[in-house]
Amino acid sequence: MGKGRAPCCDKTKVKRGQWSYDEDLKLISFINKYGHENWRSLPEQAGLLRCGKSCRLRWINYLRPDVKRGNFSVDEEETIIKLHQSIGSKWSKIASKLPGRTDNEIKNVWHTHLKKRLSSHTNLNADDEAGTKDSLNREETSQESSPNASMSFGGSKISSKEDGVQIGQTLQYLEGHSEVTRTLQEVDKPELLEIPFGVDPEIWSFINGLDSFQQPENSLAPWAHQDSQEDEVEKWFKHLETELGLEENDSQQQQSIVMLTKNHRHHHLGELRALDTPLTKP
DNA sequence: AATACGCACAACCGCGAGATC
DNA sequence: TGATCTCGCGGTTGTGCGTAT
Repeated sequence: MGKGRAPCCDKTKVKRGQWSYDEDLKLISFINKYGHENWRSLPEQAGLLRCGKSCRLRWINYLRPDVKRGNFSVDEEETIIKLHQSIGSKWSKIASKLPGRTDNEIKNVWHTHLKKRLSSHTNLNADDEAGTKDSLNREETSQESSPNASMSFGGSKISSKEDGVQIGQTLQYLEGHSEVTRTLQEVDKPELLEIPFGVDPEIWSFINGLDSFQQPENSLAPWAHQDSQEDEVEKWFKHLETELGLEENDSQQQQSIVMLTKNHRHHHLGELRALDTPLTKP
């Protein structure tokens, strides 16, 4: 390569740091519509002031629909330890053995938990039990304390009541963002070639699988009391479409919203909690 | 109540490899 | 064939939050 590395982007012209709600929405909407054939050009096409690498990382580590969030199970931790012993810090290889987990996430877990545990095993000659207990304790605690524990698009674990509540809360959050419609329109660029991007059926199985979608008595979303849970979800979408001006039946945009809804639970929980204005019934 | 500290995790950075021109 | 581009990887940093003092 010889002449030195050209910077991947002009760092004075790109935004850095935490991703905003609006940026996530743009990225998800764009990728849903057009895919991600070229990360370098994607930010410009999607109207994002971000480096392509940053977009890629955000998508892979956080926004991708099949990314599994929440604490690692004991099995997963054991797998990481074993694989690390055999192949070393090949995080992407290890990640490939753990569906839904990203290399970045595994790397973080390794550095924050597993490495310490292993070194304490070595130094203190601790038995296996300690580590197992540690994992179990963390799992137990996480189920109580972590708001997004056990959350997964990948098709399995969906947390219970709180998800339903949070969907309501997230809707409030969305309602507070009038630019949502504009954002969706911005990424709907007719000049771009449409790339087929199938709707992941698991998204809809997730929606249909919201078997604990219940509102508490003092719910922030009183309109959500319905005869059946499916109806609740259906009406939630209808309401969302109405609020966002998406009257037409655009399943891809629905998918984007669902993805964003879930993904932003964690990061914008603080904002969601801050919202205490009751919804108006549609 | 205020401050310091440690932890967890998202995001950034630089590099290597493969693809393309 | 070599220069350039793009992607993906692994290491590191920055920041927010919870806990201890």
